[in-house]
Amino acid sequence: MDAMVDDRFAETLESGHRLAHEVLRNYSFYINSDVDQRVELLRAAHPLRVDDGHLLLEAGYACRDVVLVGRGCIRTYLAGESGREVTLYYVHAGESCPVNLGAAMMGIGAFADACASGELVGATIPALDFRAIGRRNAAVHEYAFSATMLRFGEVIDRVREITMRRIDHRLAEYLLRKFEESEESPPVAEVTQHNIALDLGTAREVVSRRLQEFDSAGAVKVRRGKIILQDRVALRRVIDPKSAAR
Amino acid sequence: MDAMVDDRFAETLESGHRLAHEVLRNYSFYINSDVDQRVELLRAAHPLRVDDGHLLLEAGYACRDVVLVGRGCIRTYLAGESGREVTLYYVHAGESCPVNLGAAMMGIGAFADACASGELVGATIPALDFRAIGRRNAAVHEYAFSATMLRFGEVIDRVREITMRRIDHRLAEYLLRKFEESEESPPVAEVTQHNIALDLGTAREVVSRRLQEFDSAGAVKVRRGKIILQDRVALRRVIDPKSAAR
DNA sequence: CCACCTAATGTGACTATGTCACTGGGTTAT
DNA sequence: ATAACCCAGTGACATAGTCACATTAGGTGG
Repeated sequence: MDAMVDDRFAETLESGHRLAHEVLRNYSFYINSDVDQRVELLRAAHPLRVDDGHLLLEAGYACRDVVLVGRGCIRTYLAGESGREVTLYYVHAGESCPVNLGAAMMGIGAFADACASGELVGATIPALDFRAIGRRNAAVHEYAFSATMLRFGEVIDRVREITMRRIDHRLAEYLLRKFEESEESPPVAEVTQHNIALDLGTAREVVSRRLQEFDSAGAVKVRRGKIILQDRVALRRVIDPKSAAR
Repeated sequence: MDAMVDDRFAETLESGHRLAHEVLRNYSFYINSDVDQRVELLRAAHPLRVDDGHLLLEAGYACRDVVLVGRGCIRTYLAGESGREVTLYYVHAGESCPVNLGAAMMGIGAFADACASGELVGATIPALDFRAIGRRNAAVHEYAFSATMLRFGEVIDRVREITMRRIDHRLAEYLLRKFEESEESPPVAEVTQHNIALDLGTAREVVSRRLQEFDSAGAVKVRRGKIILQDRVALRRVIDPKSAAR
């Protein structure tokens, strides 16, 4: 279904379904479905809008809906009783969270926690409906499988980082990625040290100390709630002392 | 297909296929397939027999076959350049390794390494054949999805252990599990400290020191290549100082 | 049976990371 | 303004991983 046909399709929808359409159009299985299958998905979907931090999954607890993301993102993480956390991955528009899929579709407890990271707009589809649809729609289970597999790879990469790499390397890489997303110049990463620690699975104090090193090396400036890039090459040098150029 | 019919089915097979049948009968998707689908699977299967330590998957490299386990097991792990390793999971008869499935079916590089742990007898099915079969056989892709999802949960549990739990707790738990498998009395875990370290993702020296603690606490006796259980309750107390009983 | 070899284990010193308790500066709500 | 919080910095300590060796238990060939 090409873009023009897609637009005409959208015009035929009543307002409730149009909202769901806006979310679902981010998903390949929806784009690759024919009109009947789309309508089936739209009918099953319920709008979702929650605030930052809203808990969507809790480790060990079942979950009756599949969540689809339209705007904002979901953070899936492990939480220890001490308050420490490790982020497993972020789920953006058009992506899905296998912990959610697994809990919903297999009726088992979630493997991890998940919450909205920022305001989240999306849709939910009751697990039973999603399963039923998936049985008839190859695009849906193809999607579920490959999405799960790709996240699997992401999580394994996370294990590799946690067990094999030094915290300063991981922090430098984390910052470089944040700076890429920044539109300012010099680039700014607007994130608290506490949140960095949660993402990396370390302690805030550790982040504080490593950042100070980076600061005194002239790589960044550390400010309240943000880090400002000063010298990208110096930061790269943390990760790889030799070929820091690019 | 019940057991008697199953036996009659096996008798109809030529010897090459009978070997594959012995392996495949461990798998639910095979058991749940009809005769035509079974024959299709058998025809695609090639016998596999490799020695302990044989490398089956290498991180980053593609892989053209799906491996099925009949006897022995596969260890999937991450390897660092320093020689340190972390075991992600073991794959036993009737199970499968999503890292293998993913690499084979999605044509991407493997996320991790995998090797035979002990002598391995099984079968391989070329990825292309497996995919083609899966498209027509619901039991196959159902299996691939749920197997992947369950391992996903296992790997996430591994992340939780690595990041949230003390090494002595993890070691005690590891030993208790090994002792469960032992048939001797007192139970004996026949494993080197080096291999324990690879499984837990720590250093051999750390294992050595923690074991000495357990030994002087009277929980176990440490011997060359094996650990002998002395006091199960004492070992449980390492994990949970209070309710060590059961 | 003994000499020798090797894998397995033990050890000390050191580095890296995580924990705990507390300080102090800034922000925000009342 | 002031209390209550959030954010960051700090020292002391605990835990875990690294490195370089020493020691020892078993196996093997003579």
